[in-house]
Amino acid sequence: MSKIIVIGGQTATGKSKLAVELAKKINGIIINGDSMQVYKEMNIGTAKIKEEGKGGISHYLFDIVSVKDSFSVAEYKELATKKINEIIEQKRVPIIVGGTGLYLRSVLYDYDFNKEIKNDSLAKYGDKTNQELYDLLKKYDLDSALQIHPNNRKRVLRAISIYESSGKTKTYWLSKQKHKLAYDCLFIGLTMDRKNLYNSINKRVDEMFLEGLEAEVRTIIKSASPNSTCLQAIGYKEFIPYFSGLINKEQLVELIKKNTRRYAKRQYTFFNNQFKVTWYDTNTHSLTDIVNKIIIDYQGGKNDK
RNA sequence: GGCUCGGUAGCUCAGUUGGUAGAGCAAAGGACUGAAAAUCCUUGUGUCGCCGGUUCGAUUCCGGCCUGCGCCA
Repeated sequence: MSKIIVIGGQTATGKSKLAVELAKKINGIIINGDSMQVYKEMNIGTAKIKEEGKGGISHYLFDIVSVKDSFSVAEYKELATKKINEIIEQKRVPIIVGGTGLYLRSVLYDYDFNKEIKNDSLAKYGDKTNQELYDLLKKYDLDSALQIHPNNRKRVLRAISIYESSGKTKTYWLSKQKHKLAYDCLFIGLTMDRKNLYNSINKRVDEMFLEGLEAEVRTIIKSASPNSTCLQAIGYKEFIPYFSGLINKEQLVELIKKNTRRYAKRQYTFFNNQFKVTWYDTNTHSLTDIVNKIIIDYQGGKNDK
């Protein structure tokens, strides 16, 4: 089995840069693993790597859709899987880098985004309470219901719609999967201690404003369709109350920083508990140091979970 | 200097007719299979400003002190 490298972890810790340095050393090719960097119009707010930062390394699955389009894990998994297999065929090393845990998991495991399953019968339940929906799900698929909290309306609705569109339960579809890694993966997680991480986040948000975040967001809000997933991105959605005068500039900046900090926390939880990660603190280790350590691991044993 | 109202969790404040306290926000931890930068769950011990007094017992009542806002000089 060919080995692929996954670089995940917290935002603002230097994932993109590490990926480039590593790729240079091991003939790697980079694949995006971030749910927002797929949008070509979103650059500053997603901290997307700039052309001059790429160091001649190929970067795939960045800028592949417009803010006018809808996009989700299902499309991502299909594209990423294809790309990984191509790269492996070329005898090169795929390096997936990004902070979206679900996207990474969906490609690395045999998640099944079956065409039979649709997600578009949800509108009819708009006026139901959470409890009513939950009771309905209990009738359809008790096992799933027991694993979803009644207040988690989004997940309850999805499980309902799986059953209603395919005639089979979510539990059934999950039972068809192997729940094993599809590739031999080396998981790298980047982090920093809380204090430094928060400093890094705050600094980066300030820089985004200096680079012209506000203008970028204005353009995107104009062209994005109202239900586009891109409008839930941190650093973008917070502008909506700002543009309508509900909060001032200072509050806007603080809100973005706060949401980013919380996001970084969730990222740590996800990576640490869903993957067998080797963590590196990018505040106490130099980039070359980390690259060298990864190469030793890469050439050494396997890293399955 | 005088008067008034305050000083309780990191912040804003409730509250205890005397039996050592609780909300919101912040924060921390967790879940995660077609919105995932999304969505959801869990977690509240703090010299109740300081020193005395009354009391079996004071954060609560009384006195003094410190301190903040406001008003008056």
